[in-house]
Amino acid sequence: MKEASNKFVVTCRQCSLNALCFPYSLTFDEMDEVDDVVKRGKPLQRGQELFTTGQEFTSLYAVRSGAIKAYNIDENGDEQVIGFFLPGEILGLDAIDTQKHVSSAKALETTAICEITFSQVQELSLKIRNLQTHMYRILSREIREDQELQMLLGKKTAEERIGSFLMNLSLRYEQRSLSSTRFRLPMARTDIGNYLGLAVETVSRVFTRLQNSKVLRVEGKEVEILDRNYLSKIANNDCPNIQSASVK
Amino acid sequence: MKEASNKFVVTCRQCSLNALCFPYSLTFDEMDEVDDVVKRGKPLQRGQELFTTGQEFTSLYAVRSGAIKAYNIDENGDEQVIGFFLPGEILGLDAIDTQKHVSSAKALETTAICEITFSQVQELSLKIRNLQTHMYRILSREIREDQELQMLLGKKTAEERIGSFLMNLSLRYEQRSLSSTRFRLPMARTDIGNYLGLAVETVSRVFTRLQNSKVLRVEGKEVEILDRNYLSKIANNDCPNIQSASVK
DNA sequence: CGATTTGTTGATCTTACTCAATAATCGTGG
DNA sequence: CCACGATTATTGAGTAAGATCAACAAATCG
Repeated sequence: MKEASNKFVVTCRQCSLNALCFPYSLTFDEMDEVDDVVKRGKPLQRGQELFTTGQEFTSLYAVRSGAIKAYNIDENGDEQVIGFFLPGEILGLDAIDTQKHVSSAKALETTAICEITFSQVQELSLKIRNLQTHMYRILSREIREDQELQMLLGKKTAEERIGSFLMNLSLRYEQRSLSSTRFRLPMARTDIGNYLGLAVETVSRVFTRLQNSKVLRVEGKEVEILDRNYLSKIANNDCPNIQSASVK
Repeated sequence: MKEASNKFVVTCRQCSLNALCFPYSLTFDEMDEVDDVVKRGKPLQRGQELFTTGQEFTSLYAVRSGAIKAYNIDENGDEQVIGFFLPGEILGLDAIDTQKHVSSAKALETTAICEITFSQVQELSLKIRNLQTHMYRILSREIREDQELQMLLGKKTAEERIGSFLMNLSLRYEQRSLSSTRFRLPMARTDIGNYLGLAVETVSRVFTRLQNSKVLRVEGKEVEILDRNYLSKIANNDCPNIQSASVK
């Protein structure tokens, strides 16, 4: 059985390595225990929903490939983008408390997902001390990152917001060993604006401006960062320590 | 010994009841176990710091009485208010991941605090299943609330922000069985503005406007909500479920 | 390949910011 | 207890940054 599901275990270890276990250390045996309860679902197609607001919460999800947008619909019917999830990142943490999802999640492109039921996380994290520590850290990290976004939304100009957003993406890709200077934005301009509290038109204009001043090269959704220094300069204000957790 | 520290245990049970244990259920024995490791520190004077950015993280803190402001100083030396903590609320959750405080916390008035070292939380929550569940929920709840603030900062007008802020305070006081319509703002107008991404002057003007339209009665830091309906109407957009976790 | 969605650019308008002056409140020490 | 200076809050006038409206261009999709 172990043999038969080998490929599954290996790929999902990769997933938990990135999402559930990275950057903290579990033993291989512990990792196996986690991997055994991680399910790999069928990929989501672009536009397909992973869960919606109000739906019962049962599981946490880790993005394996692709990208997810988390959002809410307010009573005017307007969408409010809450965040984007890239490979290695975990969704659903905001629903643990209420046991109902308080946001919806939709694939921005074809996306592969790992699922782990939260009750299994609870069971395992009582047995595996490192996993409990790890979960606390993951949750804490999410809080810290949300607070950084709050600071951004509270204070910054349009250019600073876009700069921070791009630097943030750049760092996240870098962490996953992808290019930090050339990547594809998985989300629409509308989503970026919505997320950053800006009108679409403003997003467009700032992109154009940054392109003219040779900070970026933008071609549709493809972005190349030419002057990372400048971007980092307008982005900072926040992130006393972007480099996140030191291990242990 | 148990007798001698009785008063301590009782008052701190009250604290954990509100903060660490509310609204989920621990048995009385479990509560005793938690209470035994909760320390009640000396009260902070107005302006005194509980911890500062960069400082080593060891403990979570629960506000017993008074109010705490969490903030950051950016490299321009500007302050960025991240949040306010009222009686029964917990600070320090954002530092679990990095093991260093990523924000500073300062008393807005004379404030009594409970402290519990995080390593003790970790130990206890391996033994007490309900405490682990409770910690996950507290962390999750913080994430949800931060996301609600993000939505507020991303979209709303000055009036909507102030309205949401006041409704939020009102609900938090209500939860602690205090008046939801008449309370004292523990923070300065500057702090409110800073927190909501508004200039002080704008805060002042909105207060005046809301007072003129008979929605509020404002007298310095004392606020009375006259038209809670209107406030709730301009505040909503957010909070699919303000009433938080259902028990169990 | 045409239709629909998504992105860009321009012109105008609005909201909230900035600067400045005044008023009220707070805290301290005489 | 009151007077003083210092901080904090309010109000007004002018300005700027970004929103809105509108037209057009480009990309995506069946």
